[in-house]
Amino acid sequence: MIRNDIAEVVRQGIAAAQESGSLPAFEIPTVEIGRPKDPKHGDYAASIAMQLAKPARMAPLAIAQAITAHLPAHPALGEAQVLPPGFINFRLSDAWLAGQVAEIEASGGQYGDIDLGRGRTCQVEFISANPTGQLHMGSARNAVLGDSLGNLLAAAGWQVQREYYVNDAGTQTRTFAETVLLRYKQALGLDAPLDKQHYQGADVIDLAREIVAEYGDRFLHMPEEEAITELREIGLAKVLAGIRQTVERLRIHFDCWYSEASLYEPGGRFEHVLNHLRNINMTTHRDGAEWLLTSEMGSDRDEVIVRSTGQPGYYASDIAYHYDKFVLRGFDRVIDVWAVDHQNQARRMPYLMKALGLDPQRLDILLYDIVRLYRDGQEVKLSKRSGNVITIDEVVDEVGVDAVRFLLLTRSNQAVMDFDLNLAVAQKDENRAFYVQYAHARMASILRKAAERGFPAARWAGGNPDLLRHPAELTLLRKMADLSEVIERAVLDLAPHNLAFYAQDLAKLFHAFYRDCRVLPGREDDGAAEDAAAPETEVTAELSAARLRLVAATKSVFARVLGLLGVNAPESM
RNA sequence: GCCCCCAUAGCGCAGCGGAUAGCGCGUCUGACUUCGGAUCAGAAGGUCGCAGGUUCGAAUCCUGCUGGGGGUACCA
Repeated sequence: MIRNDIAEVVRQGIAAAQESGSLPAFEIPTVEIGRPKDPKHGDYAASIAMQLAKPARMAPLAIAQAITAHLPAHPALGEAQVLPPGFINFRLSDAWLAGQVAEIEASGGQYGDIDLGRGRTCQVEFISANPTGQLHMGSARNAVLGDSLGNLLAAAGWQVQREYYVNDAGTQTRTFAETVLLRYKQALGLDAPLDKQHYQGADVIDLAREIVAEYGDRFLHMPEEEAITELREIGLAKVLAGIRQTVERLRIHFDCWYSEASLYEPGGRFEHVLNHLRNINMTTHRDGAEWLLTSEMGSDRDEVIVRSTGQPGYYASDIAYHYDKFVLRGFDRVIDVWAVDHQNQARRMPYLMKALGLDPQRLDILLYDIVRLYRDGQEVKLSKRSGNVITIDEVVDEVGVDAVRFLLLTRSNQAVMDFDLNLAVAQKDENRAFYVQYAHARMASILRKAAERGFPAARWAGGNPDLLRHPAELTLLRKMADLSEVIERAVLDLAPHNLAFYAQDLAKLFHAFYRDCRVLPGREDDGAAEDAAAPETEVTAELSAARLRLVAATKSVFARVLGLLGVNAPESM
């Protein structure tokens, strides 16, 4: 990453200045390189001179000048500029920027990739919604965040595994199974009213009808408990199949669907972990329950691991599941994607990790805020149990996968997201995804047109990128050179939205290039105005070839960025 | 009560302790005989919730306050 190069150049400059006596001796702090907002200030800036004023006991401006006089040369950089109150500004050289065209071509579609992960494994666990109903819009944000984060981690050198944790244990599935049985009876014409706690949604009615069609009335002729047990399996499997379809529609692929219930099988992971914790004296008995001694790990309280009823406590699954992830499966790192209503649970996870003898740093929780749905200005409250649900499928039917994915990535994780289901409003926002895709389609169109006019890739592939010196060309190249920094930011902050905003910026710069720089030779030049500020109307064959290479390179960067977002990069629209 | 998050242009939102705080929508004015007008250019629009503090420098960090959202069980 060029920014790291610059930091090193500055560090060497300081050291050299110290050696020559221009700067006094002091320990050189980490050199931070920033990005000036004003292009007049160059591409990168070091503010180190201001920070050194105190240790060096010199005026910042004098320090900056001393450093600058001793900077080693770097092929990507022009001459550094010192500006008050003490900034050292760097500008990327035009030649280096033009050289990025070849870099992009040579990257094999991986331009911007970095190596933070260094091949280590990282599991991203996301969605993990209860399999007691279709995926609704509340899970959509989770789905898109987790998947895009997975893409970004892979681009950052991590070996990524995507996992869906199927919550098929506990009271929710029991309630669900009871609901299935009641609806099943109703489907067979019996009077079987639902209680308040049961799932009121119509999807269970359909489910029950399916079961009647497949299995007939056999569940009426067995003890109720037995029927519930069987219907639980059948119902969960059917719901899960539907969830898998929705997930596929969102273009998400899970490497593993992990069953919570499997933790509790006899001799399973839960027993294993519980025994382990007992052996290391991390549990104690109190008030008839068995507690995990997280207070000894710095928590303000212990957590129940086995309730006085003998049932596993709330955190039992988390304990066994994360033990499985880190110890048994050996992931170097795990990221759980959770909605903000799990914040308390998230805060307790580090203590669970410590109790398990694991480094809490290996676990990150990506907490994101809720999606609030509106229709005609009124908030629509979602609740699976009340049956008031807006499914992902419904919304995808209306606005499409690309718009849904893109839109959900245009907010920072902590921001509450208002999603208006009114089609007119949705289309306005949907436009943001189209805007970026349009840029890609336009590039594809230019390349097609070039071939149609007898200028196929074979004829421009040898074009000379050094001819790219127009400000619009260089600005576009500058932005593309930023990609690795954007990926780094997104990965370090677990914040994929950075990439969505980057995509829009890049699209804007491409459109500006398109406006200012003619790529293909005009059909004919009938002597248009020679206003220097006006867009070019004529272009030489050599320049055209260079620009076609730039367009093709830009197109591949767009495809990369859209791919990381999980959005299609269309050849035409 | 205690804890977490949020507050930036009319609306929706970006903004990594740096230089003149940005983007989209909306509003107003412009741009198609030539590569896709689903586009582009320009204009108007701001006490960055309030008050202190730290710093050479604060929308950004700290404290307090106001307003909004969420969390605080042997439940999931």
